[in-house]
Amino acid sequence: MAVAGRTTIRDVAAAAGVSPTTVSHALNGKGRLDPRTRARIQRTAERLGYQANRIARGLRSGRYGVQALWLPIEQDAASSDALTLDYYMRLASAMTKAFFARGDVVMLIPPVGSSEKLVPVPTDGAIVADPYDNDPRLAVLRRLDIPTVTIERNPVDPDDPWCVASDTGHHIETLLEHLASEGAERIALLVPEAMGAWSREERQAYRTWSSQHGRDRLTRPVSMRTPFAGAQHAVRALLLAGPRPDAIVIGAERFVPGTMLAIAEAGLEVPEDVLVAVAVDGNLARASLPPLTAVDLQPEQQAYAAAQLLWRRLDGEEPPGQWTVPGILRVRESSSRHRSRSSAGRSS
Amino acid sequence: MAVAGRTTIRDVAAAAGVSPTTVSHALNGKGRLDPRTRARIQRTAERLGYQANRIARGLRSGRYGVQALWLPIEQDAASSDALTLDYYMRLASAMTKAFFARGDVVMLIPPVGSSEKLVPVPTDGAIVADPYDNDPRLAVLRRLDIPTVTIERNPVDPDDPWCVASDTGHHIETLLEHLASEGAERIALLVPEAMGAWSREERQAYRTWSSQHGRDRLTRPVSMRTPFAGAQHAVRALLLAGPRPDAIVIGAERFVPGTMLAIAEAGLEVPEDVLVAVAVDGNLARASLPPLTAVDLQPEQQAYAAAQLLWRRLDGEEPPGQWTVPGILRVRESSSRHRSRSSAGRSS
DNA sequence: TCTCTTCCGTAAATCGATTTGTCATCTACG
DNA sequence: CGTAGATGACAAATCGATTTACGGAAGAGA
Repeated sequence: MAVAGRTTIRDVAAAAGVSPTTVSHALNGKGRLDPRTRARIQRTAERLGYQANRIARGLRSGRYGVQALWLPIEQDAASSDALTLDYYMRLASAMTKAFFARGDVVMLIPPVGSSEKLVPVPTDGAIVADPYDNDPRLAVLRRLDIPTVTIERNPVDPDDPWCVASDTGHHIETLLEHLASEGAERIALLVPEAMGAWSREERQAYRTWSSQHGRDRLTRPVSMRTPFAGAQHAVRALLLAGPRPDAIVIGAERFVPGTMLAIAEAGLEVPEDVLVAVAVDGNLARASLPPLTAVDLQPEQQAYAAAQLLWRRLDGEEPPGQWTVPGILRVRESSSRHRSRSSAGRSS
Repeated sequence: MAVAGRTTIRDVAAAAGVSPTTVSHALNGKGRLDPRTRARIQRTAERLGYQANRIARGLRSGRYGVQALWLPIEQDAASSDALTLDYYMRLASAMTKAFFARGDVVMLIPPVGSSEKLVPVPTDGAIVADPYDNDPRLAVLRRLDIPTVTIERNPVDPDDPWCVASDTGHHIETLLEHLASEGAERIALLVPEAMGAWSREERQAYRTWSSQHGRDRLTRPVSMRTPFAGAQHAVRALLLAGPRPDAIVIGAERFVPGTMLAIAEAGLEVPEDVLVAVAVDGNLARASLPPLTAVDLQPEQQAYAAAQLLWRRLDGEEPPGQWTVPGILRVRESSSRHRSRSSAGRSS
């Protein structure tokens, strides 16, 4: 059938002149075997291109070599920009690669809505990206008793050790410091209205930094449901009313287009009139004109860390504690007073 | 264990007072059963929340309910822009949803390089997106005897009926007609150097249309390996040398940023000095300033079509012939001579 | 009444691997 | 020489479902 790897354990056993049991033991390093027999069987298996059928293995051992990845993409995201997130694409891709390094494959789980009657997926564990308050994904996984690791903290249980976290607060500080060092006086923050731990930490860090440096606070919450128009209106209002900000920190990738449009509509230039920086790097930030300074969350590192944690959890080991992946500040033209168009390149 | 759905067929059998065989037959509509018994068993199964364990089912029946999705993402795509393709993200997401509608889950297959020793994936079938000449993905799948459906034609076998195609030639014509109707006289084409059927059809259509309308041909091939710099240089050369084009058709999503930068560097405005349109819609096109006219390939439709085709193939049915998903022209500011900044919105 | 169908339902084999329990064979030592 | 203990390999049970092949009961016809 469509089963990959036609040769079965029986074929190998026959070829090596031993029993299937012995082959299994030899290849899995279990029982007691003469080292020479073991080596011989391994060579035979190699030669025949034998690979254990995951299905059969999973049936007996309860371990399938399949991990689920559940992105926070919403139910009716078919339309346009709701799901077009560069960051998640990189994450999914990196996750696939990280797990494959040890032979595991990654399954994408569809949106929450349809998962009510979640088909019993043959899954060892799951990665949940950006959990939000009372996230139904976590509820489902808990009910099914599937070991889980989150990317970013679970707002309901921020100290859960099975978590790959970013130091979001530190990222915001870094951006603020950078903009301040470039001469920004009034820095505004566009932050998701969402319920994630992430936007909460952004606000918190912004507030703390602002009071410490005696700056005005210009926080503008924007709905994640209308990222484009929401950001556009928020920025327009910011730029028209009162003393206008001379720098904007964009808290979510999806707010980039709306922000840039509002700035252009106001007849302002980046970075001459307004400095701009983004808390999440992605192609929207890189492809803007000019390219936007941003914090690279390093999804590849996060994926690697998540895979390590999940494997550890599956092995029943103790949690090593939350794993923090440091973001990297990518300085680009949008935050530099002295714009040089020729070096228009992309940093690293 | 991590197996979802704890109740087994035995539990249902016990609760309904019948044998496991009867339960299996009742739920799968096999064998001969008293309709009342069948109904009773179905109710019992429902009440207990019984779901067949895919693993066990797959072992016997050779059908796992797992489909593979193999994107044309390259091996060391960890770095920046190689894989940041909105289109593929939408495709993956839509695919996940389309398959889940009938209970199948989607697995992402990692890059080709690492798949040499492809772990025998428990997969019924596979979807290969944008196959190129002598695509190793197709080779692997053929060797493993896994039924496959491609999205876009296989250049090596363009008439393969197990294929969801776009009418790329028609899309290019549509774009050219549209630009011409907006007054464009000299239209250039930026086309991937790649080996896919896709770029070939783009060139072909452009060539045909140009001769039919007595236009100069300004085809510029750009390497997919350096989409940014490649597009930037190509467009710069176009704009500086000779009579410059007054419109550009961008053949691949990844060329958008480089193109826009080159235009800006030349001190030109879109759409006042140059009209721009893209052959593949995505967030790069939508988020540009101004938003770019583009052809929406409708990945959701493609995913649906691919799922239908694959299921049919798995059932051993005859191919219904290639399935063409029509693209939709999304007209935006970049191709309209009369720019109206206030209606800066996004079409549909 | 006896046989021949038909109808329902079940027991048992099967898928491919892992795990448990058993059984020779060999070694060591009193 | 006999026995406890270690060693190396295997037979059989198992995982949870599907599929095949069979058997008992009821109904039909002679």
